[in-house]
Amino acid sequence: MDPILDGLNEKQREAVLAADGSVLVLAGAGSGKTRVITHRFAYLIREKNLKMENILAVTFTNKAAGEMKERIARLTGESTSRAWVRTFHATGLMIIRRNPETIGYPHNFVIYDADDSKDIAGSIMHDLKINTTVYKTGPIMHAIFRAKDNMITPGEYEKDAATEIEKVTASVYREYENRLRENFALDFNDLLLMPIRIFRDNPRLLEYYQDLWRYMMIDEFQDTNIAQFQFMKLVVSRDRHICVVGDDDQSIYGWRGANIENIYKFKRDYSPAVVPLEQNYRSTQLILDAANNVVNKIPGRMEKRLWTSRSGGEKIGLIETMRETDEARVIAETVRELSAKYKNSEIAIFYRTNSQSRVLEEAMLRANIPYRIFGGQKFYERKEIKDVVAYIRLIINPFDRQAFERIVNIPARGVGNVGRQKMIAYAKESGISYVESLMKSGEVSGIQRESVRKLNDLGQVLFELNQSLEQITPTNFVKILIDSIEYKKYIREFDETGPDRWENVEELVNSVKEFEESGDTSEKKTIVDFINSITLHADIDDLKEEEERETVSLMTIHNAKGLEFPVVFISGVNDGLIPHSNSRHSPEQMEEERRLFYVAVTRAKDKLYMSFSGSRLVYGDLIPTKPSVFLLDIPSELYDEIRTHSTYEPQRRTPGKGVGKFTNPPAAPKEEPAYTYEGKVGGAEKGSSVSGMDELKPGDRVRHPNLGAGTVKSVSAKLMQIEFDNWGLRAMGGNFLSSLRKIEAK
DNA sequence: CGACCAGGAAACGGC
DNA sequence: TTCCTGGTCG
Repeated sequence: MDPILDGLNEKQREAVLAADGSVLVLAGAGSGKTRVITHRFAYLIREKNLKMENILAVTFTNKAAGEMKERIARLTGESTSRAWVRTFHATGLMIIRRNPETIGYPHNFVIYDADDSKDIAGSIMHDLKINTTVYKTGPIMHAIFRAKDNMITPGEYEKDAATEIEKVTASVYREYENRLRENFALDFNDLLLMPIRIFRDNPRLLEYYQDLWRYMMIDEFQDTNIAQFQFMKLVVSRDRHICVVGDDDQSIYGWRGANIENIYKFKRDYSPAVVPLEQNYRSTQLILDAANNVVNKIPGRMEKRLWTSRSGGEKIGLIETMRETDEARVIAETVRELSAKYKNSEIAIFYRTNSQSRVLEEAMLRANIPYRIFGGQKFYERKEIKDVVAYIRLIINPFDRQAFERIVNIPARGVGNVGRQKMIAYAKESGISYVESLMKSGEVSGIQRESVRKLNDLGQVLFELNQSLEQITPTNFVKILIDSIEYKKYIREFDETGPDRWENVEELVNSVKEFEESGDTSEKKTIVDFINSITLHADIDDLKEEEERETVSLMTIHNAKGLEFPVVFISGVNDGLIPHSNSRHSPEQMEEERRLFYVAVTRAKDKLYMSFSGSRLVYGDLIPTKPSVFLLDIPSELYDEIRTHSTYEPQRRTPGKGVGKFTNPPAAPKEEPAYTYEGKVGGAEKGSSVSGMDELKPGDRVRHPNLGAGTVKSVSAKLMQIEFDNWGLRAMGGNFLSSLRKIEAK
């Protein structure tokens, strides 16, 4: 009896036994890759006589890391507290924290999240007098992040900048890097870039880590970026004991700088032993068939064919409605019906964009179904939380300009934009920290006497808290801070949301306490540790295996990566959402959309529902929409009876708001389907009418009054795909039939 | 300075 | 629909 090797299938065992050298595990969805990684980890410990810290295992989320550690502990019977099982970012942070002097940073550096970075960009653009109505901080930061993902320096970026926007971005990028350094701050990318620099500049340190990490494993390799590849390359350059696990079909983070090429490049450059895992332990065969049909349209992918011993399976439930509100309600009703068979926690509802969650949320509320939303407005992005966190940051690092700017007038101390800039200039000229500048605000011209008093007091408070950073427990630290700045009074009276906001602050204090008492309590934790932990925190990390409250999970498809649920609803399976309209003009992005849909489908274990709506509210306008083209790639026999719900009593609306109006009113249902098409191609309507889908087969020529002539490409029970001569491929539902005519072939 | 309002832009996904 | 910015006024 060998707990490490028994119970693995042949391929899984092969991956585990391939201990030395380079290994590429092509792990299809649900093929037990976590199992492979954890068992391989345990196997290496045992067979290679390694200690926990001798293997570096990189995961995609903190949640995955936690689960793996737990399973490794169970397998080996040893504590994993010293094991390096972490995300790339957390690994990088660890290296920097141990050696901050090598990059000229003090030990109390801070980490900025994407929001902070955007704030800095705004501040820089103000300083550089860049017109912020023409150039937006969002796209500029996006470009800078992509540059950093690809390890392009400001200098290189500037050199290649051709267009005006690129030149502007180059100047912001340069200043952005300066600003980070001035603030002793690092952004997410730096958590990878700095370790790379540290390793390159300090061969001894690299050697130290190569001695430490004799073996390396990387999960979700298809979603790594160039910097991460570089990091790996350095770490394994000596012994080349590297095992990467990935699935090119599940690469969905190209927009975040992930480079699907990495997995192909690894195969080329490292000549690894390739182990494909194709047996799926999650879904029914029917769900896999649907998934395979979606993804096998992508050219150049590594050919895989998922299979399972769970033959058959329930068909895919299709839900079609006229309105999003109906769609959400039918989903809620279906969830209710399912409660006889499934717990709420076994059910998930996915959507493409966060904005779709609101309607779903309202439907769940109305149906009295407990739910939990992941993502969206995140806890740590709330104003009240960011305020308190900014205070803590400024105390930790009194040179943090971003934090100072945020809190100097919260609560109001009579310092506006002008006074704020003066204080920053004063601090910079005198070479003192912002906390010191508070205490000397009397010397800054133009600050009101009353303000000076308040700022002096504030400086005193922050200074004293800084002195006691290491002494006070994190919980007491936060409590004292909130007390001394009278934040409760301020936030409760902020506006009508004040009381809720105060509750969030209390929640923050609770999570500090939880942090303090979690994990290894023998190690003394400080508030600095807490701040670092929340910066790398992902919403999905909070999803517990046994959520005490029995809640349905609502999340984006991106958030669903790596998860599984017995019942999955994919909502908003509409053209423009999935595939998203912003991807329409890029073949690469369209492929990523397809993979995203594939990821959604493969999350389901037993039962899958897909829903789409004939119209959607976009910025308050009711817009007619078509079903997603992806639906047509799934053979019709895999779909269950379609559930159409189009006539419902009008929703009660808040007075004065009115009911949404079609901006392009659809014609009467008889002539026009719920899905209307732009375009006006005339043409006589000759030919024979079509009354049922079964009258059409691929190759048939048809004519539509608006779209003209076209060729039928595929027909399923509910949907058909027609290639129009002038308008290209279109997907349409059954209610199109009445307007179609069968015509003679050309 | 800061409260308030109007007008315009916007939200694809997130460590 | 919601969010943000820029302008005005007390």
